[in-house]
Amino acid sequence: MKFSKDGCFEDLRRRILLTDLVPGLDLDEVSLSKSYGISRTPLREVLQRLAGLGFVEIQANRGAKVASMDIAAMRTFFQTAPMIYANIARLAAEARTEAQLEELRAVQADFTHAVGSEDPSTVALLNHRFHELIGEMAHNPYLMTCLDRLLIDHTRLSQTFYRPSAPAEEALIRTAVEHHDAIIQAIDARDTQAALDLSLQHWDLSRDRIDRFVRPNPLPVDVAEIREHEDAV
Amino acid sequence: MKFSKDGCFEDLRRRILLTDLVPGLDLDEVSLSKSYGISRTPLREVLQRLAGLGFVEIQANRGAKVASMDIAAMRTFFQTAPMIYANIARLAAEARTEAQLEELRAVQADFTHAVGSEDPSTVALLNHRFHELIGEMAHNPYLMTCLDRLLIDHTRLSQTFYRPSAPAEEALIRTAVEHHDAIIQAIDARDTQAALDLSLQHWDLSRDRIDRFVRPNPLPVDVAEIREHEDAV
DNA sequence: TGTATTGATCTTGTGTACAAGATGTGCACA
DNA sequence: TGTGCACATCTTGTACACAAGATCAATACA
Repeated sequence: MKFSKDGCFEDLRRRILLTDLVPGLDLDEVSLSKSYGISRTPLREVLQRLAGLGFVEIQANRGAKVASMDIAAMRTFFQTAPMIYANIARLAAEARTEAQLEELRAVQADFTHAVGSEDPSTVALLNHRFHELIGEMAHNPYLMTCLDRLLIDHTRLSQTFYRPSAPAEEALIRTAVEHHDAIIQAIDARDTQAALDLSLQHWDLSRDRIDRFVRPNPLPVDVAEIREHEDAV
Repeated sequence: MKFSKDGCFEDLRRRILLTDLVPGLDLDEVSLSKSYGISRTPLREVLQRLAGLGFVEIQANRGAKVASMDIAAMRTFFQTAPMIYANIARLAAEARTEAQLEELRAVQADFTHAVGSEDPSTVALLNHRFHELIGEMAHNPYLMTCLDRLLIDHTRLSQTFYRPSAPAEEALIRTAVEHHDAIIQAIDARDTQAALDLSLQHWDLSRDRIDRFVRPNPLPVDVAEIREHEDAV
């Protein structure tokens, strides 16, 4: 397959976010450069860039691997995300431009549509883009680097714990769509407090979704109880 | 001069932090690779790594330049730093290991010594290392990327506004040494609240130092007043 | 005099060959 | 059978040559 350097970058980024390339996976320079139709030199630059953004980790003389995600990292993630998300939302409401708002609305329209068509990959990537855009609005390069890394793991975690079959899942994602709309409104109105509160609410939703998967409701003790639990998990 | 790749990385990092390479400066690959005695390929990798950490910015087809620092960036810096520093300090007090504490004490010893010997570059780099170590203690990779970038600009700003001649300056830096000692104690005692408070106090000191330089006391209106103002700035 | 275009020159980007380091396997020897 | 060493092989790192893009100057033309 013939790719440009940027195309290769985008594709690797995408595959890492969608956990098509799973955390910890070793990346072989030769096979990657062959499959993308570019030579090793530019491929290595792509890997360096991805490393700089936290998508991959480079170990001297041992090549690159997809950024790992262990229990400790997850803990830190849950500890840090709300603070950063909330502050980003607040700053975004202050500093956003009209052009950025337009772009955010466009992404949200695509997102809403994708939720309907049930293409989980597209949903995940557009959700990612939505939150990344809010980060850009905040106009704070320091927090942005932090947000970028949080979003990488957030999107990967969501992928890991996504089961399109569950009806509860669908309800949650529809709530997420509503949250996004409300956040757009708050940012549009430059309502910093609302933006902050809504982002925390949105975070809780996301956290609960993952939490419920990690700690599912216990199986019913009694067979007779099963019918009452069929929507749970 | 013959350098290893890592040596080149360290030297460029150092020169950027000390504003020997000023913000915005264009970096020429050929002359750099010659002066470090490595070829362009590894030099480019060094520049990519530096770009990933925020030391330089890479523009497609136009090479790398030292990360710029304009008024907008400074505003964002002052807005963001206290929040991150305070949270890092709190987490460091929670998560630090004995080995890290030992290293921090060692750096503080060197720092104290350097302050006495009045070598501004060494002082700046050891101060940088001190705060970086506290970041490592916090054990939070998300906040760490943010801290790293804040520290880059912090060290560069301090360099810009450093005048070893001013007696007021000396007093401030001696206070900074005391702050560091107190912070070490708080982290040692796992006293999260104290660590947080002290780091904010330390931040105020640093902010005032820069602030006083940016907005110096106005010159005396009357010649007769000059004697009273000679220590001011 | 001002502006656009062409070409010379300089800088960055890519491909490839080779060097150096890491890994794995088979054999010798206890 | 187990351990260690040497060699083969595979992967990553470096150098260099060439390609492609950017910059700048000189010239032609309005």
